[in-house]
Amino acid sequence: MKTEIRARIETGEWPVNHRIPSENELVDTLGVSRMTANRALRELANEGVITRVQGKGSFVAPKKRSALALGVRNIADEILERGAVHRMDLILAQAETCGHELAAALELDIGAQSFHSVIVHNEDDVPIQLEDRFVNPAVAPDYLKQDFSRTTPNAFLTSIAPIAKTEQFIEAVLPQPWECKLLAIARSEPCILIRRRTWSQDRVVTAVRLLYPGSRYRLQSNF
Amino acid sequence: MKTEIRARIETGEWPVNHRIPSENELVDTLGVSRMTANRALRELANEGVITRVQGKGSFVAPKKRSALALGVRNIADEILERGAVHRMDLILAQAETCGHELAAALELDIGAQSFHSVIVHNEDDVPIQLEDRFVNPAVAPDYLKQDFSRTTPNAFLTSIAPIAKTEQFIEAVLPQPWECKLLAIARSEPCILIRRRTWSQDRVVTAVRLLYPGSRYRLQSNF
DNA sequence: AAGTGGTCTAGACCACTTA
DNA sequence: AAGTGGTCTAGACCACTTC
Repeated sequence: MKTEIRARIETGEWPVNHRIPSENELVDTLGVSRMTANRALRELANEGVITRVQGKGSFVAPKKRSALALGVRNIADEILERGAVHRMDLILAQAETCGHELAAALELDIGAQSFHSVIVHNEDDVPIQLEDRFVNPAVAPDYLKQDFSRTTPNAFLTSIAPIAKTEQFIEAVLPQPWECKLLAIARSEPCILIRRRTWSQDRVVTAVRLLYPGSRYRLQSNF
Repeated sequence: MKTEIRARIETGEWPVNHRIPSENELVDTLGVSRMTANRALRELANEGVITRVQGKGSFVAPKKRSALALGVRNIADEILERGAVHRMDLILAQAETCGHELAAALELDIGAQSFHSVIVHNEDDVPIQLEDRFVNPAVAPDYLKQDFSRTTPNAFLTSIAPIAKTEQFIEAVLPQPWECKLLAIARSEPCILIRRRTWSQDRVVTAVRLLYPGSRYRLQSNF
């Protein structure tokens, strides 16, 4: 119900400022009760997908501008722009069963399958990002078949599933022992940790932890 | 209804991890229907105020301390929005002579005067941000006369000089000994460091270092 | 078995907008 | 006056957790 409306908006079937069927119309056409239609539209409004005006109707909201310097960038592009050489070391790529936390992060059922990849990104042979990623198989069934020495997970995923929403947290943490090994840093070196989830058409595409050594990387945003 | 529950949580009447009355209990005690109680709890869960587990119950969630990574926000507003108490401790406020680096940062001449303030921002008496700020006297000649127990530097500066441009770097660092003391953290605790400069009408208004303990604060950006 | 949250239906009253 | 969203009640079935 809610996802059907969102799909119509993301596919462009209902363009910006298009008038969305009223709650009563949705009751008739979709065969749901008004409370259900109301809840769906109310939640879409809270997410900023639509705007609602009492007495007038509901309308597709203009897309939020996004991705300043802190947006979702491909680390490979970043490195190449600096004129350096980018190399990926594939540490792990396998299917795994969702535990409690992972299931919640990917919005899947506990016990469902997920794809797990761990990759170290090097800039001029210096480890600069540890990418620990879980992928929703329903969105990217061929994920594990990719050649991760050539295509970044980011590039592959954005090519098959346009990003509709991003949730991102930035923290400062101390690395775990195994992370220190992979990044070739000391245990006492503070790191930037970015935890990011991306959605496409109301499904979680991927949940990723990006770990950067504090001495080798910083985030920049100018506006 | 929703606000009553939120009030009980914010006043500490229901502490973290406290079990919240079930939907049916709220129906009886507050005299609302179950749909209303359900909606209130569902929305509080979406806001991260409570967590819900099917079959078990609803519980007060640990306080989130996160902020938008994009854009310059006033730490005081952030804290107040979370329903906490904001307090500033003024550590230092004086005029200083620009050295080489500072002159470059403020785009002033070496030997020119600048204003320097150091403030610890507390959320519910917990130090959460160390603000080490230099201000261009040409833009804010009255800066040192402000009452920094009432108005934040951010609020004062934005009121007299609208921000035209911002440059911002985000890093992970280990704190200096004197910073550890002011923030009441261990030397090994990684911190988020934001270095920010803002311009108004082509002049640098201020250059500021914002240091957040990694365990108490994270940046958030959704788009 | 009893209690919990997750979800839905059917019906109602209100405030607001448009005509 | 008719249609819109805003909100609420009352009742129901389901999946899950705990005892």
